[in-house]
Amino acid sequence: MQKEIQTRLPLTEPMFFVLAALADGDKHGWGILKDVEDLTQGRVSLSPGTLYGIIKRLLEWEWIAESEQRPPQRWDDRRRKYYRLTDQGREAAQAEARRLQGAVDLARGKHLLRAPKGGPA
Amino acid sequence: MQKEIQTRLPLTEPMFFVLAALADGDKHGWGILKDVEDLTQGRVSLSPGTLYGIIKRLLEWEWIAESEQRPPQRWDDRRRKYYRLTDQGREAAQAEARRLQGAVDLARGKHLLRAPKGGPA
DNA sequence: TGCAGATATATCGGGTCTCGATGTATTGTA
DNA sequence: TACAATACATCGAGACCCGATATATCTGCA
Repeated sequence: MQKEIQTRLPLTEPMFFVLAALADGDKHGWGILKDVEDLTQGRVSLSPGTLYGIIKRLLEWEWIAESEQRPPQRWDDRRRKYYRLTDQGREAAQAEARRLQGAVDLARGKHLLRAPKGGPA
Repeated sequence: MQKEIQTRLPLTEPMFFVLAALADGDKHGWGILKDVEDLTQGRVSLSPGTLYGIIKRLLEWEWIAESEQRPPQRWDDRRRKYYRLTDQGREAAQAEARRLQGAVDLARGKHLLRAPKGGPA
């Protein structure tokens, strides 16, 4: 199920946010959902169908993998499944981020967006 | 067919590029296609099915309108249909650009992207 | 003039993805 | 023990991209 990352781009918004949520640490499905909501101040709210569909696909693509690490029993919940970003997955997220940056630059060139805080070079 | 812009976001990549292509002047369908290719150094190449599907939808949403202005007869081609961005359409493109900017900022926070040229404030 | 290839618009069907609805099991709490 | 929240999972409807295909018009060239 491995394929060139480029052939999977552009990613959909939910897909990108799931990868971004996993970029700073392993999380379980429901935790990803909450993280994306927090990250976007509630603007992006994944429905369960979207979330678990994405997880399934990301596992097939080997962009994420099930994590064997679990929190101490006291705080664990056996229903949970934890996931971690693979190297492939991180590369994909970075590639998508660069693509998004390109689109933003283009928007600036077309005066659809104000100049960045730093000001013109 | 009018709806809140927010309910149409996020836009797909082809849709966004079509709006961006029209942001600096009226163009006809085929011209939009070529412009998007140039704009993206050939990375994004719309298929006809995508292009005309998008134009149809954008007309329904009133984000673009058929332009009555045509080039002088000498350079005209009666097959062509010219389009212009409506105020609604420009607002939508700007809103999408801001959304993209937000995703880029998020990616930076997760260290998926290097800091901008201007450097940290 | 006649022909070939490029330009230009349009539609169709297959495949992918989001999303809400629905279902089920487990955990925490009153 | 009830009840709500948490957590995972699947299904079908609808939206959209894309390649294939069709048709018409324009341009360059022999």
